[in-house]
Amino acid sequence: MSELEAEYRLEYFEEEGFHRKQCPVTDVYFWTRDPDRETCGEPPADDYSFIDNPGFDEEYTLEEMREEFLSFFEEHGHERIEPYPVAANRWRDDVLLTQASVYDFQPLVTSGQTPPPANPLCISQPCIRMQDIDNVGKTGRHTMAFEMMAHHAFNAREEAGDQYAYSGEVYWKDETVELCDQFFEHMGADLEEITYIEDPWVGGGNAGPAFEVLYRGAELATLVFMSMEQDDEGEYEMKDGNRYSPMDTYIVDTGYGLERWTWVSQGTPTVYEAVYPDMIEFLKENAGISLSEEEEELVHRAAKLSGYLDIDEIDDLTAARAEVASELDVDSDELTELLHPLETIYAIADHCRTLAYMFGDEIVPSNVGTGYLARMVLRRTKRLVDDVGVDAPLDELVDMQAKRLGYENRDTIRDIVRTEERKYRETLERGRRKVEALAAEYAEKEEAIPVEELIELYDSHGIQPEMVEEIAADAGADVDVPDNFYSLVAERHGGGDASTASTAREERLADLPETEKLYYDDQERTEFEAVVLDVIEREEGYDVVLDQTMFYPEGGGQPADHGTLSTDDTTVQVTDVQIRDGVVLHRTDGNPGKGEFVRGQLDVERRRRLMRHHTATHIIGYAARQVLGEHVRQAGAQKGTERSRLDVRHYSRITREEVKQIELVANDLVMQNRAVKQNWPDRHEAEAEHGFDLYQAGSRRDRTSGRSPSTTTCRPAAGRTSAGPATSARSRSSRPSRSKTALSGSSSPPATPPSRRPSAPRTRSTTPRTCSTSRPRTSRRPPSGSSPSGRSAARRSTG
RNA sequence: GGGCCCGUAGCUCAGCGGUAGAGCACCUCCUUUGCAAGGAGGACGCCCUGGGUUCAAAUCCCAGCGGGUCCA
Repeated sequence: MSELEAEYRLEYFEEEGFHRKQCPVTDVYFWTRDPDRETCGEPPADDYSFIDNPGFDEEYTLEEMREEFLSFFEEHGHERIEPYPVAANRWRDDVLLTQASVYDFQPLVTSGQTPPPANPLCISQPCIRMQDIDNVGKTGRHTMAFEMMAHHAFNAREEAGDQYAYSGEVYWKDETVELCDQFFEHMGADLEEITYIEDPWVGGGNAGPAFEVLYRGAELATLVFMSMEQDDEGEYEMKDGNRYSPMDTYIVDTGYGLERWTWVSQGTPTVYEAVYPDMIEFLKENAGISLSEEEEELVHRAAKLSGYLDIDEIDDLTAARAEVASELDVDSDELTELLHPLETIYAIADHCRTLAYMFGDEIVPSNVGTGYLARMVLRRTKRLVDDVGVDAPLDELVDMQAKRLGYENRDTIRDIVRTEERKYRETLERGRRKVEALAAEYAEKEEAIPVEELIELYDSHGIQPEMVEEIAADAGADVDVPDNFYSLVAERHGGGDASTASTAREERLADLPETEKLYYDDQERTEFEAVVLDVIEREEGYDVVLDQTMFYPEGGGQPADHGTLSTDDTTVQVTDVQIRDGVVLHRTDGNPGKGEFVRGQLDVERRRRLMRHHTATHIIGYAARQVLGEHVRQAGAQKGTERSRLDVRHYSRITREEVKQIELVANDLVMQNRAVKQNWPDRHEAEAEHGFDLYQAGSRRDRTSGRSPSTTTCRPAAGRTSAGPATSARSRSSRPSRSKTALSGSSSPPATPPSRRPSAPRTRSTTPRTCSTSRPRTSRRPPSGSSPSGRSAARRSTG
């Protein structure tokens, strides 16, 4: 880490007369203007000194603080960017939720493959961090939902030329720290009190020097200078034990916690009171919590002390509570009794905001992915609400937050919450009946309910062992819950060890170059010529690898093309096509011969049918969105030549009437006979125009080319535009999603099968792409060509 | 994305190779002035769908659809 020391010696620090010191409490190195300062400013070295002593000139609400930050940076040369959804898995597949503003620009912008929407830019990005869920409400400062205000600058080294989507330096460390200082000054902070702690940052394969910016005991900003990538030969060893070397791109990644800044401006005992004053008030009243002046005072003092409980020592929370109690000279249990309802209320407010973000950004509760997380948060919230005796309906509470956050799909949000609440209630009832039956059975046998049953109840039916104990007690049955219950459950899941032993066939594939995919270039072509690079014998038939192919492999629920490969001597049937790491495998009934020159011929009729079904599924998806709401997304699809199926995510069962309505809208669209176009815009342009629906369909972009495996899209531009704002990124301003498409008076259109849709001329606005048969897999370079601005990054996932 | 559980009468569920059962609800009658009343009788099932195994499938196997749940 000390290797980075030079990285922190900024000219700006020099000019401003900063001193570098080491904290005697935490051992970290930090920079300060105050020559007499000894400690770094971070708890436990320093206390929260802003409580009852606000750190800025004025008090700010959440909304005011956000605006203050954004307009300040706008005035200092940054372009304001609309926030991205909290569901980060809508544009990247390595994470579920947005946890930082930089998530918006990973991995394509940070790697230089595609340009940022603006440079430099500022943003206030809603984020959700589930990892602190147990701390929420208790520590006075943890929230699950928060906004990360940030300014970012994307730089590329001059030597790198123009091989990245941006070039040159916008600004780097000195300017970043200066901007940070200026913003503090603008807010009326005392610059003497600010400390910049050296804290190298590592994450997601990247690293760089970073500062934590402390003011009055609160960490108010983190300034990260992302400039290195993991490299075993690298010259820097970072705290994760890996080695890193400098990258060609280097990025200013800052984070200013909106809630913390608001809190410090108000100096309230907890962050929640500063951020959700109205809701806290409402909840207190509703739950009938009213404190005497004396109690109020006590709570106030206790909150100040619990403000710096160590976040990492959750186990010690009760011990810490006891310590606080003794410091206040009150009974520990009494204090807990007093604080517990308040903590619950804080958590409810925070969780409701989390839910508002999730449902507002069109996450639909389910058993997978972000939907599962949303479900867990909702159930937890429901338990808290019942626990503390708030009798307002949950959908109303979530709506309070949704309203404040400015979402316009609030009716849908409420509908989702009510539906989920009902399902949860049903699950609990079902569980109760099941446990009662089981308890009666074992009570009769005079045996304890075995652990196996408990695991089954929890794993398959969601019934906590505590609940089993409770119900069983009433039925007179015994239960023994082992201490390691949850690890027993985990064990049950852990069984499958994926065989990592790569087969000889896979090794052979690894040596082959990626197949050039001609099907992206011209969908009308049905014949091509290629060289047989390898032929791998299978149990039945062969896998033929070519240098290039028109054969479209199975993927995204679409079956593979069929056809033939012919040499002068022989013709083999292609009956299946698969893709492995960019290598296309043609399953054939015969061996065309390695090194042979072959002509490929597609089964044209089959291809046409598949294309029509492909387009048709998009039409259905669009229609479903019109009828059911903007939150509707494709969950999966199975296309065929005779029939196709589209699965969509929705929060309740689709009724017969809704299906009918979807058919009407879809058929109407078909009858309009629109053109299907294909183009390859820059990523942010595509997002701006179409929103994050771009990435739905669950189809992964082709890993190596960065392009989508599909080539058509049936999002008729006019249809989208007329349907209101298209971008989900702006769903905060989108219309209520329940509206149905009004069909003009025409009597129900004839049920034209989508496959009869006349094949519209397909145009491409992109310039021809130069081909290279062996594009290096790890290259960050965009493919060379006349459109170097990251065309490859435009991931038009429509499969 | 993976694991597991479940689709049987209107509802809740049992049955788990040999022609479909219980409780509640429903209908009829009797009894009874009650808090989920008591008695007698009765009606109600493509046992989710499609394949397979079998002399025989609600039951076993495979696939699909639907619902639930846990985990990442």
